[in-house]
Amino acid sequence: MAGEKITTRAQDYSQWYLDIVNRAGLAENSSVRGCMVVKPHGYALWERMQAALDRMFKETGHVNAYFPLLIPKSYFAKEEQMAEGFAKECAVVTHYRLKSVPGKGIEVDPEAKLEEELIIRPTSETIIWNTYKNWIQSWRDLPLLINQWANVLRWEMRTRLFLRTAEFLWQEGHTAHATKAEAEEETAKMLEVYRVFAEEWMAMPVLFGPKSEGQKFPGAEYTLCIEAMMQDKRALQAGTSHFLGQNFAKAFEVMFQNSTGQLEHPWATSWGVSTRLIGALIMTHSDDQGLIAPPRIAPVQVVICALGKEAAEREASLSAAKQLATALKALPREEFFNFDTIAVKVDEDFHNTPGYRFNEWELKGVPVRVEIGPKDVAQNACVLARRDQPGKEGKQFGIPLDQAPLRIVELLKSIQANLFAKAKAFRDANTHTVETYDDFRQKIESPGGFFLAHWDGTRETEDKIAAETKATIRCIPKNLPNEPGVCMVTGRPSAQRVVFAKSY
RNA sequence: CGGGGUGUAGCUCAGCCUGGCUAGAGCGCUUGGUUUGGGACCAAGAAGUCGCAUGUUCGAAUCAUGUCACCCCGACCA
Repeated sequence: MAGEKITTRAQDYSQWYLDIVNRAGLAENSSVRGCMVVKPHGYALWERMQAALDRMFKETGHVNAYFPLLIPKSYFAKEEQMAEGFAKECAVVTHYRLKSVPGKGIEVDPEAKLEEELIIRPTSETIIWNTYKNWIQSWRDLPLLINQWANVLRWEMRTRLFLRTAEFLWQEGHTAHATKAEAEEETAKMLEVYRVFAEEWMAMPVLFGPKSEGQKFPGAEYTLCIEAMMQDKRALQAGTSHFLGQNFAKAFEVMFQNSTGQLEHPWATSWGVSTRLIGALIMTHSDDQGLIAPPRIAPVQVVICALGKEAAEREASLSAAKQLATALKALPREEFFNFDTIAVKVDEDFHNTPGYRFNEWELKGVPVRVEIGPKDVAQNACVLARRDQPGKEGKQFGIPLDQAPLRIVELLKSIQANLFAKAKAFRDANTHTVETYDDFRQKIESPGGFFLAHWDGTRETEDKIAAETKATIRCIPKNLPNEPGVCMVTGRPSAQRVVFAKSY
């Protein structure tokens, strides 16, 4: 509520991001290091994402369950790559009781030391596969398609609200399959769910494909990802889907009897997206006036501002506003809105000036604002303002009230499409093809962006490039032109171009 | 974890270098009034353990040491 304008992107990009998080009321830092408080408007964004994703998971045959927050240390150690990958960021529970010490306050009771230490989940593969051991006996138990919505904790050194916090919210899918082919198909299918969600719901264009060896999930055979470009041209990993092979089945001795009576290890996948998506949403669409939420994700899709000076004017505006809200809510539910009614809010805050109220709603990212004042009431009309075109340019005047509901729905759809098109045009304009390492090294600094380059497929070359340029391989894209060539660094053969970028 | 910076009212900050009476401003908040189509105005008012701890001193927001948190840059990072 304080102050007026937020920092512009040109002035200071990361301050702009923090200003939006703050002024749009999305989240704040808590008194606990690295852990954020997600505020109502930020949480509402997450709920919209959850609703759309959960529906998609159910449609692809998955069910939800819940597994414990605490994992015995020994489970965690069973899968070597994973233990190694996460060891440095695990919080450990060592005691189960406090005691009051006169004069010193509350202390950990040394008598209450746990026999086996517990770690707070950084991800749940181990506890889940330890459980699957009891659930899977026959090929008839497969596939097992489970998802959980949960919090996880990774002790990050440096945190940024939503993008990297110690505790965050996510969903993690964990599936078990009878055959390798089926598990691989699942891995690809869920990546596709994420792609559709990112592009059609969040209006965020993504590249997709496998990660390089060096960037994959610890414990996975390979990792598929969706990767988006933020407005500062840096890459953000927005979702991952892992083919885990039989690694966890072997580590936890999970076996099933196939239809010919033989014992086999099942094949596994896991896949997740997190509250990081809220950061992605902000940095994909927002502008110097504040947040821009794509209509399908916006917690408030339409705000109707009733305006007026005299009590009678206010009453008339408010009454028209409420009628319009009712008409909007009465529209048939449709897929575009995830079969919800349109989320409408009537703003009757007459204490603040119209300008103040318009700016506040723009800060919060509401896609469509309707203004109804005395001039509109007089002609039984209203003004429509679209958030993706701030100021007067984005306004349509004199829309008859009886036509407004359908015009608003059209507008929401148009904004959704426009945001995607804008973001895609930006990404495409900042995606470059480079042939030589010299050219790459120069252009990664300026102008920056995504670079399509040939790479020999080795870890050494990848590490060398990362060390020298700070750019990493974001993904080996499956939705971009694909041709063989020679590695820009070593000159060795390369099957296809990969995407290099600086990333979050 | 390394380098740098900052912690004073809900927010942004001044005061600190050079210690001194009762700690200030703007915004926000409360009350009353006037206002209202792109961030209104007047008046009155409430609000601060000066991040925390210890030390130096007759006296500490101010000096010293420690500690915690946050921000920026690195390192690290499904």
